[in-house]
Amino acid sequence: MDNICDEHYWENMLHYSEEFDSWGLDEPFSTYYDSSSPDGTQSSSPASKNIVSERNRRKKLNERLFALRAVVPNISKMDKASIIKDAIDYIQELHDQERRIQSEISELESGNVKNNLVFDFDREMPALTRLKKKRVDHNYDSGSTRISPIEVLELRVSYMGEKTVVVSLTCSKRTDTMVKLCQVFESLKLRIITANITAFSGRLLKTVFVEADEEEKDHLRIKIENAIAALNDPESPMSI
Amino acid sequence: MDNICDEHYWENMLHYSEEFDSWGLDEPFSTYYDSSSPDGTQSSSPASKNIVSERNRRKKLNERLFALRAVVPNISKMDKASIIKDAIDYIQELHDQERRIQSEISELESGNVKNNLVFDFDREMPALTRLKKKRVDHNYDSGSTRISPIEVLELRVSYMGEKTVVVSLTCSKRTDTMVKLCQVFESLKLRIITANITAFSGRLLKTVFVEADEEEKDHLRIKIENAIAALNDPESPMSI
DNA sequence: TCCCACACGTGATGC
DNA sequence: TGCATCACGTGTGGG
Repeated sequence: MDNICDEHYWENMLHYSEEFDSWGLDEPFSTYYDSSSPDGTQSSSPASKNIVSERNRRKKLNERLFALRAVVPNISKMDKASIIKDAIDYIQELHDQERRIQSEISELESGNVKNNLVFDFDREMPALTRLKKKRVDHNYDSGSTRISPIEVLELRVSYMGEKTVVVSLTCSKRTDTMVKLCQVFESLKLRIITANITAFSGRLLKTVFVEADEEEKDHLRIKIENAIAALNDPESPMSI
Repeated sequence: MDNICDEHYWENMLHYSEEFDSWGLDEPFSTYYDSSSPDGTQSSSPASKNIVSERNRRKKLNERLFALRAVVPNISKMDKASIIKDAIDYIQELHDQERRIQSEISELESGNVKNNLVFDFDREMPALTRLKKKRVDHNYDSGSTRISPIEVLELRVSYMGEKTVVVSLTCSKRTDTMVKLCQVFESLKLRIITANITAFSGRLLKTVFVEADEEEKDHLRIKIENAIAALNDPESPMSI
């Protein structure tokens, strides 16, 4: 009967959006178990002192694991092992991407900086494409506005406390992308505290502070994803 | 007496340099425990079946953790929690690096395509983000780019509680101003919770949430002012 | 029914 | 000595 939580553990731990890092070497008490047993016996027990210590250790490890899951995109399974595995794959993927882009940079700045003013866009694309899956639509527009769906590069939905959920969305800066993003978030009828869009180095970064509880976090994320998908696909059954 | 290994565990696990990946969903037996107890009783035990299963699960998790440690450089402590934490930091570091390199690519790209005068957002970005040395070749730009120092219109540094200091900075939107602002805040090595830049009607508004105590507020303000001044003045004793 | 993934308490080991 | 980390066996709940 003392084995409550169990599965609620992960749901309860959803409060940790980012890692606070405040407890790297600080006091081992953030929301942690105090050294008081629920039966009244304080930490005077020689053996029960270890219990709470072990409990805190487990909790710490789970928090770390959850924080790791937070920084890795495209996490499907919530398995502990799967989380670590996805993190490994993601790091290697970033390594490859970095190497590729680095070589491309050196090629660009050494070779054809001066010569071809008509920039060959195709030569840069292999590095800029987000590798991975997701059919890469090749309708990049060179001047003329064409169908340019929202290409989401990253979507983070995290709870910051104080009934505030922060939505951080990064996508490629294409024609009308900013307008579409506004449409998406308007359609969701959220309690927006403040919103913001930043254009930076070919990307659009939208940050929205939404008034919501932590339980709505995942649901909100799915709603956003669906809204974007619906807007990208003109054939989908829009509900709005 | 059944608790052999323990510390030798990690040394024994050093055999895993890369990840095998062969057992993603395959048979749960690679070098794993078979379902035969050392005392002769096979897996017929109803409860002892769970024991070996749990053993394999733990072993798998440890292997994953070790593989994660393998792809992350600069691992000091072998702690399970520390390994995960280092991995998190490393991923975030890679994220920053990727963003920096991306902006550099767009810089090289914008050096070649400048004939199209699309929306003015594009013009904000032709920037250099030095990653090491390498002063960028001169701006053979179309005259509009000049030395344009950061013109600060307003700087507010206020404490919000919860160890959070909010920096709100408004300045004129000039060429490279956004990049310079990023450089300023990067050079300060702050514990940035979230940052944001908005371009609006000829102005740039940057909001940064910094993890800091209330006492550091004034000092932080001075640091920001100095960093901006140093970046505006090419004659200053610049480090980096 | 079993299987899977988990949290828990416990004893051991090292600093 | 206490304090940290760890592997282990066990019970539990969901699929």
